[in-house]
Amino acid sequence: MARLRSPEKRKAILDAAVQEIAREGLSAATAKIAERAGVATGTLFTYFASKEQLLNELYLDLKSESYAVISEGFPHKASLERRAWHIWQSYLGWAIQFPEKRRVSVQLKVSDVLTAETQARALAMGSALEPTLGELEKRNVARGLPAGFVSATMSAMQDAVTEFVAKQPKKRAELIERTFQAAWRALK
Amino acid sequence: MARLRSPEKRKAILDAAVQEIAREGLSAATAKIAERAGVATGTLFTYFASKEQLLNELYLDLKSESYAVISEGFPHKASLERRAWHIWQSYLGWAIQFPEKRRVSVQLKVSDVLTAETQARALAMGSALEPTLGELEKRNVARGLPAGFVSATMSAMQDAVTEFVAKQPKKRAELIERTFQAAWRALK
Amino acid sequence: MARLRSPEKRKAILDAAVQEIAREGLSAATAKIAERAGVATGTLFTYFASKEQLLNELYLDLKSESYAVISEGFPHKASLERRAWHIWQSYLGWAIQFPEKRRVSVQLKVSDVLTAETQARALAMGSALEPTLGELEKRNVARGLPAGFVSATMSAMQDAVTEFVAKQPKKRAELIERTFQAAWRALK
Amino acid sequence: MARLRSPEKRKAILDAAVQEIAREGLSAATAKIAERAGVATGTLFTYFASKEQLLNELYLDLKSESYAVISEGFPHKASLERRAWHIWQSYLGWAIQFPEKRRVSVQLKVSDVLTAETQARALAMGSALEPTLGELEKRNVARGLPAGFVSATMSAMQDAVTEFVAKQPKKRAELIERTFQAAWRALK
DNA sequence: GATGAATGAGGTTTCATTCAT
DNA sequence: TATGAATGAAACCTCATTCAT
Repeated sequence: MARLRSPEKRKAILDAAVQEIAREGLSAATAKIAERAGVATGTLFTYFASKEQLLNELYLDLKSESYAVISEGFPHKASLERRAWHIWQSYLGWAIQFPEKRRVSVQLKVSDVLTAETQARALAMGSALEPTLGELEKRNVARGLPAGFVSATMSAMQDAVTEFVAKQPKKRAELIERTFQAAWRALK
Repeated sequence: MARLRSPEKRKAILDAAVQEIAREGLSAATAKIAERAGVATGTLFTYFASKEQLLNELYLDLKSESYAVISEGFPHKASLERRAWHIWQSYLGWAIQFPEKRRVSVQLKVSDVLTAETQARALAMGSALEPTLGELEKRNVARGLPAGFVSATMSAMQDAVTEFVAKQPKKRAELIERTFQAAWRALK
Repeated sequence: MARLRSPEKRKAILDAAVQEIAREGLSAATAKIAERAGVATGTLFTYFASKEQLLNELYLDLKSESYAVISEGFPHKASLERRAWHIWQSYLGWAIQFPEKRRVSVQLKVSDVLTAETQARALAMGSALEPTLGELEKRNVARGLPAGFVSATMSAMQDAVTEFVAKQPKKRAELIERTFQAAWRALK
Repeated sequence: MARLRSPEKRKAILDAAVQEIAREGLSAATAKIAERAGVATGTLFTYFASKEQLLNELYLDLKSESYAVISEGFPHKASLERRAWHIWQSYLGWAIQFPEKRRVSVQLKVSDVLTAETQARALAMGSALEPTLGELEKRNVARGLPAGFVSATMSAMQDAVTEFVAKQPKKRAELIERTFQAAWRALK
């Protein structure tokens, strides 16, 4: 597998995978993904050695994308609460804008196709947020909560929020704010 | 009279399904499930019309089991906090004792095999907890949080907790308690 | 398999087989036939040793029934044409009244489930018509047509007629008569 | 470019289907058909979306083939009797030369796998014979016989003839001729 | 005799992956 | 590199038949 000619094709395949998996679940057929991406079945395997690999790379891509959104305009010097709020609100913005992406991301996380390496790399991607999360963690560790619990809880609550915003899109802004307050009460 | 359909066999199939799905994901083969349950491939289909139905009934069974655990010894007349604590601690007890069951339950919930009816019935099962959750909801609705958000959040946080307890079983009791305090801060 | 208690049950199974095969083809499931007959799956096999046997007996029953209809009121002493006409008209009456029976009979004949013995016995049943058909055959054999061709042709033409009457039930009487005239021209 | 779907392989599958169905009936296994055709089980499904479709296309192919035989050297300008004779004799030639093909064709026709569209298309294929059959029909319609009865009768009689020629191959030529005379008497 | 759950071989179809073109 | 036909293991499910009750 030499350097790939066309990053566009790779992107097209990953995008198609999201759509197809959102529709059909993780058992979506590679042939259908390829078709939706506008490439031949065989071509998919020149970009990804196997379906498993495709799924792993897809997960990293989705994580990377959501982290990129959070990183954009991140107020590194603001107060802890302001920074936490930024994370909360920008992640939810992404999750609400691309419901299929979030849904597929969750499905992949819960499934058993993600290798240990993939999980480690996904974790590492969050390093930009580390100072913020680190500070929060520290306070909570002091309270007897385990390291990592903050992210896990935020993430879990965000999933819940996303579900609700999908049902009441008009209350979007309000929901994001009120739920942040709840999360903040829990973790600050 | 011929042999009667035995509840034991049904149970054996559901148990086998949990194990097999925990190991292989939702694409676990019906033949393997049957084998593990000690019945013939065809027998599985006299108890469940299709794999999809097996999965739906499995989900309801798991939900039913976890609700039964919560209901046991529920302190109907205690304070709201005491009641919330009972739910928190008894559910986590179940989730930690049967990690595969919880894992499979989550996988099913996130997947797309659950019919609308199954989801509705699962929801209805929680009615015993209603007074407690209802009280909590009311307070939170007043704050602009949507109805159902309490359960969703608790459930999401519990998933996070379970993950951590699995990694540090010795801190089990402490983790359950501290995380409850966090959840309580968020939702009371 | 001792003497069977209930000829009614046997009849019910055969009737159910006709309906089910008319609907589903020869691959109709024995379980469905039993269900439609109002007996248990196992019971079917106390009346017929195997599905193949059920099918063979069904064929003989259908033949027997249609021959019985023809034999009723057969004008043994009438002219050859009158006798041929009786056969033509009474058989078509049955075929039109019970389209499923005729259809299933045809399907069985064309299939490969009928044993040599069954075919021989079906042929033997027609013995009552022998004098009439024999006379017709004789004339035709003299013309270089093979023995048996008369029955085969009549039967083939009757199948065609039945099809057409089904589509134009109002012209029933006229069609039966005109087609007899055509058949008679061919074979007299 | 990848390999192109080869008409030879399609043909091989259809041929194999004829042999296998002649032997086993319509329940012949697709796997066996594929094996006999010298392709993998899966390959069959790249040429035919389902067994049902295979069966429908097979029927059309068989009809097409027999019509092609009839069309070859058709004496468009000869007398009605000469043209009818051509149809009679060339069809029977084909049916006798390929008994399995005829047998399978009949089984398909009687079965319930043929879609309405397939039946319509099969009918449309006979359009080349229309002038001839049309003339015959006209005469018979005048006599009160329904349109389409001529073809149906000829077809039904031909099936009977084929059966007899199979048993007495030596009398082939004579049987074909004598039976034509009988048919002609009936329909002219 | 009647019942219907149990059996497991066998059916059709899907699908990740390969490879000739 | 791109293509998509070819592959065949493996999936889900059916069903004739058996047999405990």
